[in-house]
Amino acid sequence: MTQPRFDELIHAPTRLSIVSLLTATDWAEFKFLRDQVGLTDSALSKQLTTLEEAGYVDIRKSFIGKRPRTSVRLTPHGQQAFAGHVAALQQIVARAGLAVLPESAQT
Amino acid sequence: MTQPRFDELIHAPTRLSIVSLLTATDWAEFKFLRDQVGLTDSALSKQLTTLEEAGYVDIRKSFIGKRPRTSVRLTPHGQQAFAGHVAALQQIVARAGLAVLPESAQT
DNA sequence: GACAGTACTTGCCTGCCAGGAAAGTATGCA
DNA sequence: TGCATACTTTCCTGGCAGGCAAGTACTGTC
Repeated sequence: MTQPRFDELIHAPTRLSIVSLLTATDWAEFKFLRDQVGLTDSALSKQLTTLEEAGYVDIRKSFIGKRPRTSVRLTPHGQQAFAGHVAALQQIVARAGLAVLPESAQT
Repeated sequence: MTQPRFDELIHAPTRLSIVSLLTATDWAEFKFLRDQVGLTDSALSKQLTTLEEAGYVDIRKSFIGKRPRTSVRLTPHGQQAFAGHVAALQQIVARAGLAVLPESAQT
């Protein structure tokens, strides 16, 4: 079972979407990620470096024919961190959940 | 039903914890919040102002005897925003969920 | 009346971090 | 040689968060 652990690195909106995309795609390509999260090349490159330094992703540089291609996937460590973060969020929601009934919850 | 809507204002860690506390407490006192989220008075005051300006909280200043006391609660709008944000997070997790099996998900 | 305390609020400053633009790197192709 | 692809790195800017300290308003004490 994954213990809840709020992960600031993953929590940041752009990285959250990157990581959640990666959990669903195994190896994902640079351009695919860039288009999905709507970042420039440079911004995505930096975020991936950040994630790599945290040990959350593997970055694979391969060649398709003669052109370089960068692919990314979560490491097991990254998967755990994501799962832990999700668990932390669920805990927050659970703690709050009692009152989350928008239209009807007025006192 | 609450439509998913990622809310950057609520997403920020400190405000997320403030808002989630508020969903569970109706009126909450300043000091209670301050201690729960571990902020200084000034930092909390500013966050509450931010939330108030967004229309997410009501701030009530009452007097207990002769001493002022500030209490806060979510507005319906704030409740909706929180619920919408939670729904957005759930969507992200659902999209990702397929592969969130840390130890066993290696290809 | 002066001073201290409570309960915040506001102003000032600092530090971090994100993202864009642009230049750099490496390689291939015309 | 020059242009294109596929990123990476550098530089810069802007925003935002939080701490500290001063301000405000009122009370309580001596």
